[in-house]
Amino acid sequence: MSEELVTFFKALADSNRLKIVGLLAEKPYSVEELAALLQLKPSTVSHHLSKLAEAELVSSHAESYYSVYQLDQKMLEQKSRSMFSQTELSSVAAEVDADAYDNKVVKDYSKRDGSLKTLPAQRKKLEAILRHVVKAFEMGKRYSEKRVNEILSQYHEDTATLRRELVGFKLMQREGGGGEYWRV
Amino acid sequence: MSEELVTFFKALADSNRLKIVGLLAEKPYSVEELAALLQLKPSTVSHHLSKLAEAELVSSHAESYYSVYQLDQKMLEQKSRSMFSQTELSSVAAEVDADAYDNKVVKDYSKRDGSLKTLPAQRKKLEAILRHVVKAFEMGKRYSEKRVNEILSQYHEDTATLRRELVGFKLMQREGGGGEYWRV
DNA sequence: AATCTAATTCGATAACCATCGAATTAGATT
DNA sequence: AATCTAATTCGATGGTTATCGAATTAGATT
Repeated sequence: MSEELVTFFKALADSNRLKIVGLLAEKPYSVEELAALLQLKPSTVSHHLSKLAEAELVSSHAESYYSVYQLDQKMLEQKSRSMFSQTELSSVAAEVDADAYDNKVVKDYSKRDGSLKTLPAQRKKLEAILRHVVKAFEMGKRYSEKRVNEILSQYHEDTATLRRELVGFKLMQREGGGGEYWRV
Repeated sequence: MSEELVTFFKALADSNRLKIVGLLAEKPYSVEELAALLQLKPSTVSHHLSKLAEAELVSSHAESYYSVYQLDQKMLEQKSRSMFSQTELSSVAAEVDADAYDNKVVKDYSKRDGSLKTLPAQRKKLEAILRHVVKAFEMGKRYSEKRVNEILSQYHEDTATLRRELVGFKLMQREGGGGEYWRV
C-alpha cells in the first residue's frame, strides 16, 4: 500500500515541518525550544512533531522536564534512496484498476442493451471496444464468417468494419482462403 | 528559499497524484486516460497535473486531440539525491530566526521596565538571560566589582548570583585578585 | 468553414488541516 | 505531599485544497 508514501510526503509538505527537520538535523531540540524558534505555540509544534513521528522521521525521549526530539537520519537516507525506485513507483501504479480505461470507453459507447452507439474514431478507443467485443468469442473455437457476423451484429450493424479491425488489431485471426476465424 | 521544496513535497502529498506519477513512470498518458484509470473527472486530473508540472515533475506536449503528459525522470532523480543533503537541510534551518529562543526567554522573564521577574531555574533559560544581560557591558572595557553590581542591579537584586553565573558561563571574566571584570 | 474532441479554467462545495487557547496529563523539583 | 513545568490532547476556527460540473478554449478532423 502506498499509504506510507503519502504519509511521508504529507509529513514534509509544510514549511514549518521542514524547518523542524532542518533544525533537528543540527541537533536535538525540545518542543519548547522549537516553538520559540519557529514562533509557534507549543501545542502547534506538538502537532507537527506527531505528524513527523507518524512518518518515523523523528523520535523523542524524556529528559528532565522536556521531551527532546531527534531526527531519524536512517529513515531519511533510506527514504531518499528508495522513494523513487522502480519497484516503489510500480507498486503505486499497481493500485490503479488497469481495466478502468477500457471499462469507461465501453460504457461511454454502449447503449443500455449492450450494443454500440457508434464505433470510435480514435485508435485507442477503438482498440478498447474491440478488446471488449472479442470476449464474445470462445478461445480455441473456430467460426465461419457468417457466424462471426451474426455475433458482431449484436454490437453494431457495421460488422464488416468490426471484423476487419479485429483482425487488424490481431485480436482474431483468419485462415487464408476458407473464411474461418478464431480468437487469439 | 525552501518554497521550492515545499512545492515539491506538496505535489506528491496526495494519493491520486502519486498514482499519476506511478503511471507516468511506465509510459506517457493523456489526461483523458489518466482520468479513466483513476476514476476522476478530467478537470480534476488537469488540476493535479498542473500541480505536478509546477514542481517540474511532469511536462506535456500536444498530440492530435490529446495533451500527453510524461514524467520528468531527471527531476525525480535529482530531487531524491539532493533533497536531504546537508546543504539543503541547513539552508532550510537557516530560515529560522536563531535569536528567537533567547528573545522569547528574555521576554517571558522581563517586566515592563526591563528588570527580571525571577532568575530561571533551567540552565538553558538562564544562559539565554545571561546572554541578554551581558550586553549591558561594553566589549574590551574593565569594570570594578562595585560597578558590575550597579549595572546588574537594574536587572535583578540578586547581583551576586548574576555575577557568578556570568563568569561561570564564560560570558565575563575576572582578574585573579584585583576584582576587575570584563566581557569576553 | 463548420464541427468535434479533449483540455483547461472558473466557481462552488465539502473535506482537510494548521493554528490557537484551554484543559488535562506526565513528570520532576522542592 | 505539594507544587511547578512542559507536553499533550481537545475543540474551535480560519485557510487551504480536492473534487465536481459548467463554460470556455485550443486544436484537429471533416
